[in-house]
Amino acid sequence: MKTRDRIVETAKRLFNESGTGSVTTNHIAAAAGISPGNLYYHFRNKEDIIRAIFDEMVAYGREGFTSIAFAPVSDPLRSMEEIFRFIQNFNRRYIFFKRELPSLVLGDPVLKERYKASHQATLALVRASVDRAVQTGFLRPLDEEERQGLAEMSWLIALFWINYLEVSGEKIDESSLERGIAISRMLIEAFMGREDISRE
Amino acid sequence: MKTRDRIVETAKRLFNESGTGSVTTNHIAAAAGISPGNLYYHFRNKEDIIRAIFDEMVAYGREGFTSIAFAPVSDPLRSMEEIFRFIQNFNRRYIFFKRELPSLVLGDPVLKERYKASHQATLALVRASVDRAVQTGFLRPLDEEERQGLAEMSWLIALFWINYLEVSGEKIDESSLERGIAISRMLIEAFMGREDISRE
DNA sequence: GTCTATAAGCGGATAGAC
DNA sequence: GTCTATCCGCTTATAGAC
Repeated sequence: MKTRDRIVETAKRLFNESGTGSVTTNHIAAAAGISPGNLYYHFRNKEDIIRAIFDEMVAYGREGFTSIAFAPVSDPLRSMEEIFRFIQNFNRRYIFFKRELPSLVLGDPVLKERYKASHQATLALVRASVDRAVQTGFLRPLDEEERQGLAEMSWLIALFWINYLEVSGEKIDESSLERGIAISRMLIEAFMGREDISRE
Repeated sequence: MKTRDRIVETAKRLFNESGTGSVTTNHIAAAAGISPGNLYYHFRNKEDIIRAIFDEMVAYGREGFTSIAFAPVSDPLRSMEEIFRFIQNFNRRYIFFKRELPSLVLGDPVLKERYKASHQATLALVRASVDRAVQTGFLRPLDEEERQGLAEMSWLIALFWINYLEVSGEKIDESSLERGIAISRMLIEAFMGREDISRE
């Protein structure tokens, strides 16, 4: 494994454990088994390392997310669950980023722009997925505002569920993440067609 | 204004502007117009100041929230909007806390416990409000799991809407906060009674 | 590419005078 | 209660040898 990659991997692990604030470049170098000077040969500073992790994260996320989102859908509800499950594992993998996102983008304009772009791209995917579900009749007819609102709500819950668990003091494990999935399903079901009623 | 209070006020302002990470005790002392030594006479360290702000925040929130939540309700949907509006302004007022909450509770076990307690108390209020709405027939009949899920969804959106706006790169102003209210209303309406259907 | 050594600066925190 | 002075430790970042 190349030194540069080892720095990124090590930094990611340490950041997830203790947060970017308390992890120094010296800690990263020591944990990666290299000298501080060597670290600075590969990166200008800590911010630079964080950006590198971010870029890795975006690439990883785009790949996983689009491959699921564009797969042929037989059961939309199940498909939604799979996407949500992927996002939760994704968030866990880069949890320091989830924890510190507002602060990090606040302090780094470059990161802010990059994040904004990837955020909007993903939201557009969710929105497209909602539109498809309306067209196929899986969801009941929704106007423009409702479709956008549903997309944003789903996305918001997917994004922040792990933070919600953390600040609630709940453990982050299979069962608590499953609760998030159950809640998202509830949301979707509330906007599904009403055949059950119209048959009465 | 007492020195201690001026420290808390100044710290809150600086934290909201720049985050707790880049604001030092020296900055706070300078901005408050006192010496660093004096600051340390009133507080043991920065963590101690953050806890003081937190306690103020909890008191402010409890007061506002319960007074709205227990007011007589004529129009539940409007009442919900008011609560949401209060929470949004509350979040804006202590926005550094919203931004850094996961990190802060991660690094301070005392804060973690205090936050958890206030979080659960508030969630219980939301849950009670949902139960009332079901009993009065404003919401359609929902089972235990659905009521809990709806309470948590509403609470999650109220809590994280401002973070969602920030990481999206959207401005935080009246109109973007109003969008959050519209979305919450959409959520509630999706769980309302179905008189509109049953009349068909 | 990698190391050692170190400069430079800052933040946290305390001692002691007033 | 408040100030000045100061110390310690740590972090960032660079210079220069290998």
